[in-house]
Amino acid sequence: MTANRKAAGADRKSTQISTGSGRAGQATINDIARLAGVSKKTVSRVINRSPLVHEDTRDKLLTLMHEQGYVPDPQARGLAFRRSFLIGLVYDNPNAQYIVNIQNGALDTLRGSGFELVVHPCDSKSADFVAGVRQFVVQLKLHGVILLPPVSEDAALAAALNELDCRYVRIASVQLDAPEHLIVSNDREAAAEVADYLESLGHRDIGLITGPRNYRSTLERAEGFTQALSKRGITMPKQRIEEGGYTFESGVASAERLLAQSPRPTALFACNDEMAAGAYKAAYRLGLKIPEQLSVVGFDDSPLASRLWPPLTTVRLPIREMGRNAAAMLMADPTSADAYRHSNVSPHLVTRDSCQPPP
Amino acid sequence: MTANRKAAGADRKSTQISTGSGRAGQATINDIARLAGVSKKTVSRVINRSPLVHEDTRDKLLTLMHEQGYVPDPQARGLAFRRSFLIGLVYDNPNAQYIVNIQNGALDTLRGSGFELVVHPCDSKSADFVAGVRQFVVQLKLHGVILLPPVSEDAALAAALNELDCRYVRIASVQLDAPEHLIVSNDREAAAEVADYLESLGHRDIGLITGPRNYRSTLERAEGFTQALSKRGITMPKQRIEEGGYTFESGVASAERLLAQSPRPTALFACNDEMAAGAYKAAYRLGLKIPEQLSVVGFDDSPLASRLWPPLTTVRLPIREMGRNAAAMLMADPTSADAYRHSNVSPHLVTRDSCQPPP
DNA sequence: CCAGTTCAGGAAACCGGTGTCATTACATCG
DNA sequence: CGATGTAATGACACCGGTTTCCTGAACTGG
Repeated sequence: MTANRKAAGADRKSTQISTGSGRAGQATINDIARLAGVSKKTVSRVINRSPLVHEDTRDKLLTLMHEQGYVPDPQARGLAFRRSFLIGLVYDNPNAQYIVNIQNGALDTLRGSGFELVVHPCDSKSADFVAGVRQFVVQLKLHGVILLPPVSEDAALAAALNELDCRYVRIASVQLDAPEHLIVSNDREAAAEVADYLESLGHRDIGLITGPRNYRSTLERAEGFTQALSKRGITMPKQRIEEGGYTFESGVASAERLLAQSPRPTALFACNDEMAAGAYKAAYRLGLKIPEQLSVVGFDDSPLASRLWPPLTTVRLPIREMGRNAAAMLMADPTSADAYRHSNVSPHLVTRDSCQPPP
Repeated sequence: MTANRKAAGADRKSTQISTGSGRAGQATINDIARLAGVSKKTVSRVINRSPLVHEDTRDKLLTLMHEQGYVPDPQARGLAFRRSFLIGLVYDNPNAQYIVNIQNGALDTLRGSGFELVVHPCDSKSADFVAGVRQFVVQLKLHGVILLPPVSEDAALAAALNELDCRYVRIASVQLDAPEHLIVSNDREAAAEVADYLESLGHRDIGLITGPRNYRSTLERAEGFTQALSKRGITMPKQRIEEGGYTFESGVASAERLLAQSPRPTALFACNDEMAAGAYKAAYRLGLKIPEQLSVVGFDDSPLASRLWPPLTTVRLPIREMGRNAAAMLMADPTSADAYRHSNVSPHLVTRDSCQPPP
């Protein structure tokens, strides 16, 4: 079937292995070794940066490898190493922007390193979800995995990965693992910033729309917010807090319940932008003008935030940077301390036009 | 360094290879062969569904493999086959929703097949972009790649992939390759549907905001729209057409120019939802009410469409299905006719609240 | 001057699968 | 009945790297 393509002249040293024009004939370690007149082991040493190679030999080989466009085959290398050069990205997340930002960020770091990113969506509510990820890791002999919320918050999964001796980085809003396994965005602090901002505008009666309980971020955001308020002498009565689901529709429903109360809160803090957009809809329906009659703040700075009218004041998470850092942590020498130097990032408030002093 | 883990009793058949509890000791083809008392070649035949194995032998081996939780190592297999079990997803696209939908769709198909999806963002405007993708394909010995617009429309890239003998599927809005390489969404027809809809509401004077020239989709959408209108006796004057850039900001700018004209168009068709959102903003600024004073239609049915107020009438592309089909086409036997049975999908109009008869 | 070290490098086995070709046992045929 | 064919299987090399272990040569130091 496939054409005979045994490397032609074993006796006559040819200048170039492949025709260069494209066809499969990639040079192998054997070609390089033969061309250089050394054993393949020496080439292997150069590839793996072994110090036990004479400088001249190394230079000669590096030049030759470059000339021939030789790159070691990751599959062969992986087979011998009993691992692969793949990193998994495990997610179960409705937020496309988040996922793509993380993966682009991770690839910022990975580009040129010989490592690649394999994506693995999953359903963290299904019973065999841990088994599925485990299989993924074992089968592909992954170098490591990056976990996005909410799977990043799953203790059983982390335990399984530890047992498998698999490197992993959890992206989360709260400290729930050793720092070398963690990228934390300080959601609590950012939510406090929101509280301070609204209070400084003069709002004393604020409605809060939280996220679903299976996200740790929602607790961080909600607590950070209420605690900052109480520090400033404002307590949130129970009926001013609605549990949403991080979805647009839940935002509409929660906001409608909050805005139906009398007196009405003068401002709303939704724990993500989707729900803030829902609050916009509820306000429109009631004929309330934002920001004149109602101030709204979101969280995430999704593209949506600037598309809404009026543009939404929200909290920006440096997501792409988190992706970059996650990959960097997986690539770093785990014994070195700077493996987790970048594990902490800080979100900040982006002020747009959705807030004003209360009427 | 690593513990001695040579399979212990070669004479005494043990019931289980690994301790099962998790550690690396995955069974190999040799373990299976020894346990079954056959040669590894026979096991290999079973793995590859060779018909040259006795039914009894096959059953015995399949049972054993299942008992041992044995799954062939893709790296070893790939090495021997001179290829891999990876599929690349190449994109250069600002639309996160699109990317994630495609990748989730592709993985719907791939799940359980032993194939995995490797993502590869790139910059289609950079000079060495084709070289980059080429390297990606060659190095990973990809089974195939899925190309998203606008890279799917790059002729040089397709040529390179053909030369490399690499399977690929282009996701595009127009017929620009053999059907086994193509998923086409019939954007032209959908745009015509928009035109018919607006005309039927009574609009005779419509503004059009197109996308950037380096996307084929924009041509399809714009032409489909204007041609359908002219079929109904409406011609679009030049000044009613604005070239946007598929971005929110460009939508704002284009819509502002269109709405500054007098008489003002009674409706706007933006070639994607981002720009339609921009049109909303322009209308708000001018104090125009949607849909009472201005009707707006978008394209894509991005999450944004239903978050806007009023909810945006737009065109839904079955993106996840396209992802599923793309993967299916890469997996199908290329000689079989149904390799491209699913290559054609149809978008359809989603009517919401952003359109009304003109005032 | 010679044993002991260190430095460079090589031979062969190995990672876990596949290809090629040979072998065996039986059925079929002239 | 022997020649031939065919189904089922195995032996062995090979894919492109790595590991383990070994060999020489060039330095030490006594």
